[in-house]
Amino acid sequence: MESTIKELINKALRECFDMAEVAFAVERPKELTHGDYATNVALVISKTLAKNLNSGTQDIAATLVGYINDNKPPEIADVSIAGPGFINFSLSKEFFNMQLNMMLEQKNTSPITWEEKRVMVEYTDPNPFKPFHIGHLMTNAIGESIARIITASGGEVIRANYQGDVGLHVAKAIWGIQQQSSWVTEKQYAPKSLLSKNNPTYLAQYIGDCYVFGSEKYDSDEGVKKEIDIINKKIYEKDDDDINAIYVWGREATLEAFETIYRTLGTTFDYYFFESDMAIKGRALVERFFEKGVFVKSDGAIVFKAEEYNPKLHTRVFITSNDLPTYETKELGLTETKFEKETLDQSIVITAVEQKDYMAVATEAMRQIHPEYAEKMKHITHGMMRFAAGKMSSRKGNVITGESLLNDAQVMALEKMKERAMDESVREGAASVIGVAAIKYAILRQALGGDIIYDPEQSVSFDGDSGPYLQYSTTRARSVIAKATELGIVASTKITPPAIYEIEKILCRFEETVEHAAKTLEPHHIATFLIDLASRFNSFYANEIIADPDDMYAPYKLALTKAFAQTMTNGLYLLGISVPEKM
RNA sequence: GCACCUAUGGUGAAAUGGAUAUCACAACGGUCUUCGGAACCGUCGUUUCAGGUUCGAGUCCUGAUAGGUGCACCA
Repeated sequence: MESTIKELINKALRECFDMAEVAFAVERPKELTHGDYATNVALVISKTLAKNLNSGTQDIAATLVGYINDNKPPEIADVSIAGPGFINFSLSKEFFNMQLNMMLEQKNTSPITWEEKRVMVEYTDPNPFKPFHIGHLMTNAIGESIARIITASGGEVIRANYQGDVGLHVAKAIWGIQQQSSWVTEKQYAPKSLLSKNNPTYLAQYIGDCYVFGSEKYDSDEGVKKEIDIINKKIYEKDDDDINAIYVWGREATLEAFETIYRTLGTTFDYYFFESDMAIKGRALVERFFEKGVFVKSDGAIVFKAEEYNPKLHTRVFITSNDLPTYETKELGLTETKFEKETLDQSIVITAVEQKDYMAVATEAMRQIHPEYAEKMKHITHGMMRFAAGKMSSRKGNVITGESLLNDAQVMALEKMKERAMDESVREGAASVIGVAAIKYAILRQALGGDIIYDPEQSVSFDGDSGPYLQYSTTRARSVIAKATELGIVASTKITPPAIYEIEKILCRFEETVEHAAKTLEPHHIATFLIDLASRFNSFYANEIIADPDDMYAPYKLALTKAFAQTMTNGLYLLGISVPEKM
């Protein structure tokens, strides 16, 4: 439709003013009262035309509107001038009727942004031996949504998860386990509620606490620091049986706990990459390109001087003076692995913003090694989840684990549903899905980049701008559909009410909202759209009786309700949120 | 110190350079309790400061102020 209008305006410009090749915009006005499309053509050309024609913006707009009115296609019902000279287009009832029919038949306009593109999306990236904290929850929610949006826009997505199974943090955890320290073993790991009764995260929590203990001692005790550094070296060398045994046991236990969380969150991965493998590959790359002069020795370490290629970057260590590969080196190995395993048009990595500079340096190093890969690397960063006081960190004690956050939200949902008559298993299933929605929506409703202030009160509150509000609106719509069907009403667009409802105008914008989100890789556009859509439906619902067999417009209203429920379900899916049958 | 990011009602957020800056929470007042009230309607109140570009700036540029992140052997 947008291109139709553009063509029409271009024709008008040629006919009325003998102009061609003018850059102007045809956009969706924010206010529905400003029509379905609007253009700033008159404002854009008035400066050059006004002198010659001795007329103002309003006159120019009037001339164009006159021409358009005489030549407009049937989809356009009305054209008018508004404000400082905008031309607003209102589409006809027939147009919306047709759109509604297409939605009911599930015919989507073809997505284009990622068509025929193969994209790997790496996200979540928790580390074995460390707690799965709410930062991982955040990365996961964003990554899953971006993956789904790219798929909806025609792309083929390969999901990857990169987990740090070697490194200093592992040494700290193993040292902590070796101590069997009383403060760790005496801690209670009893499940907090029924929801976590069969949750196998018990061991992971124990190991996480051992890690925190080891980490604190590492910073405060020189002797312990030395012991842990030795363990770190031994992990890479794999020649100490005791350490190997703890390592294998701890790695499996934490990975299994992560799988439990992934199931709750609705994520599956095609590839699991591990730092232990990437370290070997990365080291080989660094050594090869050390000989070519890309990497140099400095203070006993092997470094990459990124500032020589880009003044905004800085030097980073790739192989330590202890001869251990750093995260940077592993990143090189990881990137090469990704491109060797899959033919990719784009490789996207999602992490917290703290990794930004580090990733820029790693990418610059990659540009010297495989420039064709570096071209396709894209790093998307997000802000951090914060407490009211201070930053989330699993290195310190003040960590909120992903499990506990999910658990709190689910308990809250259960509490809200206790009045509803339904089976216990159904209730618990719904509570789980609602809790996930509360957290995911809190993360995805705002633009990436900014921090999210984690407020337990607000995050589990289900009022207004929240995931559960969206789910509730959808289940309520489904419930009316069931009621109407029971009454023998069949959805149809044959008999149309005299006015066009706002809800149908908004529904038509779903596809373009998805494309916008796909282009910018910003899920929050969809979240914003869904809130607007849901609140308009709730208005519609409050003002109109849908399931009324005596109402000649009931089939039309039912059709709208069906389209709404379908669109909400699709939109929520793109946010990684599913809708419970009942709630 | 250098680099990057951020600054929008009391609070949390939205807004491809467009029109009267949108939404939620909170507060206050109502609907109604008849298709599921986790609802609906109304009132209140906002672009950090100083310049600049533009027909038009929350958005772009310059400077200031405030906050955040990163800056070599952690990941």
